[in-house]
Formats: sequence, structure tokens, C-alpha cells
Amino acid sequence: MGKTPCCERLRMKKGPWTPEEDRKLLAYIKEHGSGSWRSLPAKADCVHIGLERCGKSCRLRWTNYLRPDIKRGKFDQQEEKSIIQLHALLGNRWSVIAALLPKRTDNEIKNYWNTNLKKRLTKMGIDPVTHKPKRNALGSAGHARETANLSHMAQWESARLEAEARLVRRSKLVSNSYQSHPPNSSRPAQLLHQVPVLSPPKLPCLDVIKAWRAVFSSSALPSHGDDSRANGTRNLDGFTRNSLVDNLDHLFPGLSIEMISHKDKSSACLYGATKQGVQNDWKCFENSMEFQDTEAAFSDAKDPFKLPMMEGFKNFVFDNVGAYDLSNTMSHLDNVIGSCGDDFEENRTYWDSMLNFVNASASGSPVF
DNA sequence: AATTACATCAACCGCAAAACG
DNA sequence: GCGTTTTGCGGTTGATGTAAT
Repeated sequence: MGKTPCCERLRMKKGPWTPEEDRKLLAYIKEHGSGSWRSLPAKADCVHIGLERCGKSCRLRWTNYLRPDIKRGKFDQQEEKSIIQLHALLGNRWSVIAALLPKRTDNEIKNYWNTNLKKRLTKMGIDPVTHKPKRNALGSAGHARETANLSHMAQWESARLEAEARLVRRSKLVSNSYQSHPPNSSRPAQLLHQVPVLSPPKLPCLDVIKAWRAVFSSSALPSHGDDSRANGTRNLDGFTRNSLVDNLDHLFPGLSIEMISHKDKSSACLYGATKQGVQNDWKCFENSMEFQDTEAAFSDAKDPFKLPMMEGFKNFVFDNVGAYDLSNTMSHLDNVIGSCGDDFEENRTYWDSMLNFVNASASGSPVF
């Protein structure tokens, strides 16, 4: 490598962008689209429109500042929480984190982490790299086991998150292409085949920590001794809330699911979306309910589908996803159970403490 | 009011991977 | 298949704003 930076090589302008430059770049993108920076940079195009910036600088300005779908300003509590949680799982993989935080750029998240969140965690005696209390850094045998298992969890979840991020990115690509090339335009037909068709305007949110906690908080996983698990013939009613979500998410990458129970609000919501046939048509399922006692309702492992919302979701799955191989579900479930293993309590405690300190800090702590 | 220290964030840099010719 | 160029990412810098002294 060791190439001369394009800005220097082409004697392009550097430094802060002026409103006039922004206007010119926006005008260019409006006319040509934002898909290909290859066609925009430094050669004749930028100069031609009076923008003496290299393509790299243009792309950066667009992706981090000018893009219309960027949310600017202060991060709210939920976003802070998500950043901390995702960083605990993914480390400094800002692009993946940004893909899971709608409307925020990786640069913005990275800045916010470095200037704000990292310091807060340090002040609280929590190592911002490991996300563990510093006094436990040298830890015990139990800690080693916890770390090993957490690492395993992180790898597993990380792979899934990256896949999710790829989907989001591809969906944005489709969205951009759609803007640049409306259906009746001369958009190359090739692109339509290359890029999987996803819903441009809305992808379901996936809160990974909630998913994690759902797995590790579940008292509803079927027991190993459950005979019906072996035959692979029983229907969805045999599965519990958490294993259903977990398995559907893995078996059907196109089906995104979020299911949350809010203890304090005594409510729950379930969200799912799946692609319909060969059309650009996504079908969504969304349902929420109020309960007298959510905890009791969801901890009833024996008959979770008495809940009407679950009944509705089950029908949604059968109607829109169709037949699938239950034996895969079974083997995956075995893996889930296996990975939970003996460290179940330790992991649950870890994530609970993560959430607790964020929640506690948000309400009155001098640090937050 | 002036100076200094600290915080913020847009923008740059270098690198690696992907795409191109 | 290979060299070159472009793209995307994470780390870092430095200009600017704000608070403290």
C-alpha cells in the first residue's frame, strides 16, 4: 500500500465543508444518486461542478452529515443503553453497531463513545473494554469460566449481528437504488437480480440484548426429557415463547422477530416481518397486549400459546412462511440449551447488572 | 475580561478488502 | 491472474465551543 492520499495527489481541498460545497454535493447526488462514488470522485466530475474535493471526502460528507436519514443531536437514554450493550458484545465495530441503531452514523456513535460513554464507565469503575468492574479484572475460576462462555456467546451473537447488519446495509442499497432508479426508469435489470429484495422503508428493529436476556431468562425451555422433542412431528404449540423466537430467527433469516415483555408496564409486544413471494412485498405482524400480570403470563411454560397474540403470530408464521423442517429446529434448540449450560446464572447476572447500572445511572446518578 | 483546561465532533489518515480493467 | 483504484472501516487529530479559574 502506502499510496498517496487522493486529496494530496489531486491537489483537492481539505478541511471543513462550506455550505456552498454542501449545496453542490447535494445537487450532484440529487442528479446522479449516491450509489457509486467511483463515478463521482476527483476525476472530472467534482471539478466540473465546482467541487474540488476527492471522492473519499465527498462520500464521508454525505454519509456522516448530508444524508437525509440521519438523526442528529443528543443521544437519548435508550440509544446510550444500546450503544453500551452492543459495545459489550461487539467491541469497536462501529459500523455494525451503527447498522443496528437507526439513523445514527458510525462516526457519531464512535465519537459519542470516546468522548462520553467510555469516560462514564471508567468513572463508575467499569472497564470500558471488557465492560466488567475493574476490581474483578483478575478474577476467580468462576470469572474465567464466565469470560469463556461470554466470549462464546459474543462470537455466536456477533456472527448473527453481522448478518443482520449486512441485511440492513443491503436494504439501504436497495433503498438508494430505488431513489436513483425508480421502477419505471432505466435501472439495470441486473441489479434487481443481484440484490435480495428487502423492505426499503422499514426493517424491524432487533434489540440483541433483549433477545439475549430472553434466552437466558427463559424458564420456558423444554426439558431434555421431553419425549415429543425426538419425533420432530409436533407443531409450534410444543414450543415456548423464547425458543420459538430464537429458532425462527435462525431458521428464517428473512423473518425478523422481536418480542419484549415489560414487567413494569405489564404489557408485551411481538413483532415479525417476512418477505412475501417474489414481490417486493413485506408482510408484517405486530401485536401488543396488556396483561394483569405479565410475569405470570410469560412464565407459564406449559401453555404459552394460550395468549392470543402468540396464537396470532403462530398463524402468521404458518400463513407466510409455510412449511419448514422441524428437525432443524430441534437440533438448534439442543445447541441453545447446550450453550446455556451451567453458566446460565452467571450470564443472566451479568446482563442484568449491565441493564441495572444503566437504568440506575439514568435516574439521578451524578455520573449520568 | 482574559486565560486556561476540557469537551465535542467533523474530518482526516492509513489500512484492508473489494471492485475494476 | 494481477496491478490499480475505490470503498469502507476504525483510530486519531485539530478546530471550535464552553466551562472553570
